[in-house]
Amino acid sequence: MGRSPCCEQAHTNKGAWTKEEDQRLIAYIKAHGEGCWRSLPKAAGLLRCGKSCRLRWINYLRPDLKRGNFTEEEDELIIKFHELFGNKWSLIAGRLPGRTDNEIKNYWNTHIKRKLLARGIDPQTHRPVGAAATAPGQQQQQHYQLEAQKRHVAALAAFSPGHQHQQQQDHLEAISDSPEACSRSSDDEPRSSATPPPPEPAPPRRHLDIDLNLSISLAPYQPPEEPMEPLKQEAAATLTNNATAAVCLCLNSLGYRPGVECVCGGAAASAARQGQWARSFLQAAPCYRGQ
DNA sequence: AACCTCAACAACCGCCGCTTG
DNA sequence: CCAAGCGGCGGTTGTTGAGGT
Repeated sequence: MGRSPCCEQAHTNKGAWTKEEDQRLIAYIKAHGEGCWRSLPKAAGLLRCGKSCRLRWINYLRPDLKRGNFTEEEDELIIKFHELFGNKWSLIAGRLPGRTDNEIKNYWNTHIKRKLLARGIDPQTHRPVGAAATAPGQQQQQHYQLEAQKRHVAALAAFSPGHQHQQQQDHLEAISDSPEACSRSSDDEPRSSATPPPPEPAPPRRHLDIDLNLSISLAPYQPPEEPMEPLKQEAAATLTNNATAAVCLCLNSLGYRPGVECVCGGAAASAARQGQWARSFLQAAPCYRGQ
């Protein structure tokens, strides 16, 4: 359906922002706060469209942006989160304080993709490259993709209760239960909830927490020549070792708000220093949301 | 010094979901 | 209930600067 452009294209600047424009935007938001992007440009005396202002603020001018190089820890986090969420850059950015979705997206495309390929890992499936060479391999690849989709949907469901992710989960469970149905599964996770659920009755549901815990452990890098452990084994191992670890992803370890203690207590910070922080990032969200 | 290539990243575009009248 | 508006998101493009020839 046709929609009018968000702003008068003829009367707006495009391209790089000038210092003066930045100052105007910063001053306005400092005085009035964020929001109402459509009317902001006019009110702030800017010849920009609201979207452009929002983007500039969120990606560049916001005071809590970290900027600077990504650390190794952040690299590994991004990889893990991408394995979980797929190209949901905003979700990933939401768990990396001080980083924006645009920044992470760019970093993924320019650095991490290459890094994973160098490791022999497909950046999309997070599985060894070339696993689909043979027919059995193809089946294996489909299995990997399906598992990745399940983790993805489970994670989305965990973060967005109330949406129809449960239906998608049920759908994926149904698919995985019938091998011949594997070939029917689409490559892409549906973006909207328009995909109808399968007519067959839903199989027993898997507990979300189990699935999530499995997927988010920072497993040591495995060289490509060693076949990846099946997800369930990795999950079982993670659960055995860390079943009781409710570690907050307290981001002090990432340099975020240095010296500020997380609401979840000191145990989180010490665990973070020991490299366990990524296991329970779910608990971390409240620690920096709404900064 | 001039030119070319490529990486990095800022910004734009178009679509989608939610909200509102 | 429906259509329009708005904010937000992800994909893509454009620009710039560094490094190589």
